[in-house]
Amino acid sequence: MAVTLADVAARAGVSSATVSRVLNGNYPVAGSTRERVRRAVAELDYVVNGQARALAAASSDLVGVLVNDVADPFFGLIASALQREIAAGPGRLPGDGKLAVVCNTGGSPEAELTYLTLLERQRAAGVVLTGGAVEDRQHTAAVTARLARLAASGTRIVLCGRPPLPDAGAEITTIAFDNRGGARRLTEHLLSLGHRRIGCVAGPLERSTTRHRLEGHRAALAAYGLAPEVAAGEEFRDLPGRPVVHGGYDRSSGYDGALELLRKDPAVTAIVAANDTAALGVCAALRDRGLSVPGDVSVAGFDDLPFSVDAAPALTTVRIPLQEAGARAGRLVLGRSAPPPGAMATVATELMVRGSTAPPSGSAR
Amino acid sequence: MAVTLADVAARAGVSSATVSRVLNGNYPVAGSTRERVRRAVAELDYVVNGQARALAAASSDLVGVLVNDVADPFFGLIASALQREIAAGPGRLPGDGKLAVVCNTGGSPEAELTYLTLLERQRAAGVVLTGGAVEDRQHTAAVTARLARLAASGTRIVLCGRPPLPDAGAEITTIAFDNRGGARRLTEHLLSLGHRRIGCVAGPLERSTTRHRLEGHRAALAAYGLAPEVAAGEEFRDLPGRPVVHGGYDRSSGYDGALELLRKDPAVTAIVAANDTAALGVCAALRDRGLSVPGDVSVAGFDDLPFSVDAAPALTTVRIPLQEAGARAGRLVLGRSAPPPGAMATVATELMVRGSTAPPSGSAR
DNA sequence: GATGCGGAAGAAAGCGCTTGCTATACAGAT
DNA sequence: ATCTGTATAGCAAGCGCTTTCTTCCGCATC
Repeated sequence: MAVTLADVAARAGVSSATVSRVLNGNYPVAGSTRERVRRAVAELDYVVNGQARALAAASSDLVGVLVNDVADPFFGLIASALQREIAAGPGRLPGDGKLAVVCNTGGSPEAELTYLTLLERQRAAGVVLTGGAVEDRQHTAAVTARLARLAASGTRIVLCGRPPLPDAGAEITTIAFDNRGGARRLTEHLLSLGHRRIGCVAGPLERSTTRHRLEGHRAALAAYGLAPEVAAGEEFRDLPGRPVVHGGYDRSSGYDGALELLRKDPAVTAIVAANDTAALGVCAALRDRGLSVPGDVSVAGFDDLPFSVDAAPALTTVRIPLQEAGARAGRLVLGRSAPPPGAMATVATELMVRGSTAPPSGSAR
Repeated sequence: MAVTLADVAARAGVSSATVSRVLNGNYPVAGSTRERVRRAVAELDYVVNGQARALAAASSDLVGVLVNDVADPFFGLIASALQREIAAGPGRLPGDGKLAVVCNTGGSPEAELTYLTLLERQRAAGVVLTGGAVEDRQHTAAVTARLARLAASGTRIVLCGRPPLPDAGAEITTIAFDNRGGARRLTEHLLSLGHRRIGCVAGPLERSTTRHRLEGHRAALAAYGLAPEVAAGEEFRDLPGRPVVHGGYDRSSGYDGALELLRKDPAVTAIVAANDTAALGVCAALRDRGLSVPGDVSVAGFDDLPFSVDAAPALTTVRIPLQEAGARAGRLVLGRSAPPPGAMATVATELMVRGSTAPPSGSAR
């Protein structure tokens, strides 16, 4: 049915080996022959069979991208930039370049492992894991083992927005986000405005991103002498006046979390949310409670997602250069750019002060 | 290096054919043999080579998804639901199920064709084209031809959010969005509020989505006797008091478009934007001009993207069930659900009235 | 005019799997 | 005791490409 190399070869009056060589351009072929083959390819509308090629050459045109949910702008931005980067061939020739296989894990460890198997099955050229890692000893070990295997078989691995995996060998490159630093500067900003009762609607438990942002938050508080310094790894103390609740990175978690926070401490003057999406939920909850932002309560997000600047009021947040990170991950996963020293780069985050934060009102409520 | 079927066969003391049969479960194998093979697979951590399988079985685990930009929530929502749907195997068994290859075309016809070639190369099991089509005779013909070829070679094709391709044979299923109806109801809503000077920051020219939304808009105006009925296919008349400008689906296009609109007719009392993202830009521009929404100018979006409800003020818009559509496209592209009659379904859109639209203020500005 | 050499093309052996066909074995039927 | 039928398992031929090794040809070299 389909046109094969042999058909093209017959038409051009050469062997299939020669056609293959013309197509790949990795072996000298006389100019006239090349022309003849080219013409035959065009006339027959020949399209190579990628699977056959991959099998024979032990190569692959696929790069896997694991995300929590590609509909979440955080991941969408990374995935989009990554896809664009790898699609552009080395010589910017269209038709070279790899295809991105996007996998929604929903944050589930099992799904993560399942997709890694599926990508191993496809003998993917590379795999990029994005977003925070689930911090579970067993799961981390399982993922590390799978990644080590993949790496050993030639698949390039890049972690984007998650902490490095020390036990997996040096083959794994990491692009980490400075969540801790960003969170710290964010909370410092609130403290410097005069806030002291700062609530926290944090992300899911056992997530590296959650932990890092919380650590930054705590460090800022500690620097102001507001909370005892707690040894690393220890549970964050849920202090009166600085309550912490956990939820997801979605709007409704923010909404529910804000209500719970208000129950724990009705006098909070500021709330830092898990991310911008959750922050929108926080704002909505406050509005529904008749509290104004930032008049009664200041609210801060994280990530600086595109919609944040248009929220009401515009969200104070921490910007992460997600697209740059995604593009860089793409270059790294193809080996198109050299890995950073130590196989790990940390991308800086930037505090974006906007309308949703202001000094606390001195008045009682 | 890698473990192959033959290795497993040797370990289990059977032929590779038997191993293949156990793995695929499509041929009777004695229970004891099956057990032995299963054990060997587990002990060797065997993962089948998808490319070899695909080549031999003339099958594929890949489904292509063409989007403008997966970072755009409109496409992200569709792609996400689609991916989730196809990843779940027929028997909900993980490990069955297909992988989604996401391709950002950026709305470029050439990119669209390039990706179709790449997907043909991979012998994709299916391809889903999402979002409005570029309405160019030549390009439509080229795409139609390519899709017909793909369909002929067994690749299932689904169009999601774009008009059907009549000349491509019946193999192509279409899920169309009722953009026209939605736009019409939206403009009717504005008219019924009393608006008569309604500006339009429309999407890109030559895009089916843009055309349909504009047609709905125009139909509503015509029904109010506000614009002459214009024959289909004719250019939309840019009437004084009802100016139309074109741009992209992004925020800055909305911003610039709004400014241009105000230049054309400083007295507009309402603006309908190309979509919600552009609407945010429109609101920002109005704000920067010192105009309040909806006090001075009402603004409406389209799509009901997740952030729209949290905008300031909440956007009146037209809801498209993007996730449902994406999931349905996933089912259709795998042949898991039967195509609708006529190979075409239109999904209804719903007017969402929120705070960004209100009756025009009687006062002069 | 025999020899050697480099450039260009072909023959053919896989890559790792699926699957049609064949072979074997044992049960029941004749 | 022979024949037929029904399970299982194996053989081997591909699937469409890449790539090594060989062959072939023309030309400069001695």
